[in-house]
Amino acid sequence: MTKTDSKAIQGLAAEIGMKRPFRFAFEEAFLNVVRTYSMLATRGERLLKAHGISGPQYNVLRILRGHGSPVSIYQIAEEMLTESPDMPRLVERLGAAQLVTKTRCVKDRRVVWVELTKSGSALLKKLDKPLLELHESQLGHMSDQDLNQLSALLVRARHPEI
Amino acid sequence: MTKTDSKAIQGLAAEIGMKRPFRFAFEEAFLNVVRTYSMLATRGERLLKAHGISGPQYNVLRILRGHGSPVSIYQIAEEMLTESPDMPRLVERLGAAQLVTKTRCVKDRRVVWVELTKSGSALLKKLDKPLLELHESQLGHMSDQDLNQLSALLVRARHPEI
DNA sequence: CGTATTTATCTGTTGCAACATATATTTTTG
DNA sequence: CAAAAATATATGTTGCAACAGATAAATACG
Repeated sequence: MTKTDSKAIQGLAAEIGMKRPFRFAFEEAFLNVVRTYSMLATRGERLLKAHGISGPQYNVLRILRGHGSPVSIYQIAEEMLTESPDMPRLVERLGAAQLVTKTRCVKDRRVVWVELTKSGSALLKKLDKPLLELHESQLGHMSDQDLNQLSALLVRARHPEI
Repeated sequence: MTKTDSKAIQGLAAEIGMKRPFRFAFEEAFLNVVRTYSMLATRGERLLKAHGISGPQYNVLRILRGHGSPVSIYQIAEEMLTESPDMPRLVERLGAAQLVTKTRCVKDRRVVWVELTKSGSALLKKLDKPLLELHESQLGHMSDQDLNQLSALLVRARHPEI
């Protein structure tokens, strides 16, 4: 048989040079998540790096801003978008860059309170617009209905119980 | 105002402790992609690491198996699911682990042909079932229809022109 | 009230990732 | 055919990520 497969190779399979379609829908969905993440995140990481911070570091700063008050290292680790087993050192580096301060809690001396500095807030503020514009340039071609549906499907993908 | 916001905090916003809903659907979709990627990929990476390889290294081995014949380092980099600017060293490490061989092309001496060894093929074969089972355990609770719709939306997210 | 357990953070080590830059070979161009 | 451009890979350096294990403080338990 020299004829090509009757089922056309398209979507992800075509992008990464696959020779045959996927056997299982969950395989294809998994790889689509990975590839989409990679394509969307790469440009954001570069934007952040141009301002001297990494993606996880930006995530920490966002968490601190969201709370508006000191947050423990442990709590920060809980709220991270991507889990990061090295939070003490991550916070340490943000401290060295003068973006956060660390204060040992007096009531429970195991705990360290982390707080944004003025320059940390200023950096976040400076990044807000370019990041929002980047995301819009990457996903703004889709309708809100499609985006909401995508979000809903991803939430369900993460939660087998729902 | 001490009353809580009328719009309930749910989905991703609740997972990462956000205090208010997202303003833009594309922001929420972006963060959902990141978080879903993180949750799905972490366990796969651990499974691979237990067998001595990283995610990108596994990706290279898969590409080589897909072709069934030698592939240049450049071509491998092209087909990677997540881009990786350090392909020569990545392949070098796979060579050190006896999973691939490198051969300098005689017709074009810039090119290096990379090929799976027997032990590379054997490792892939050993990983097939556990990885498929892992993916099924992570996404098997969704119907094929939902998974296909998720894939379709992710493909469109990556391709503004479509 | 002392011991065990849990909680929260810290430290040591290893290896990979990312970026820039360099080298070698082939192709293009005038 | 020589010089310039493009292509394919290699290397130097820096810093972060991941895992294991250690430490210190608070809580639970008999």
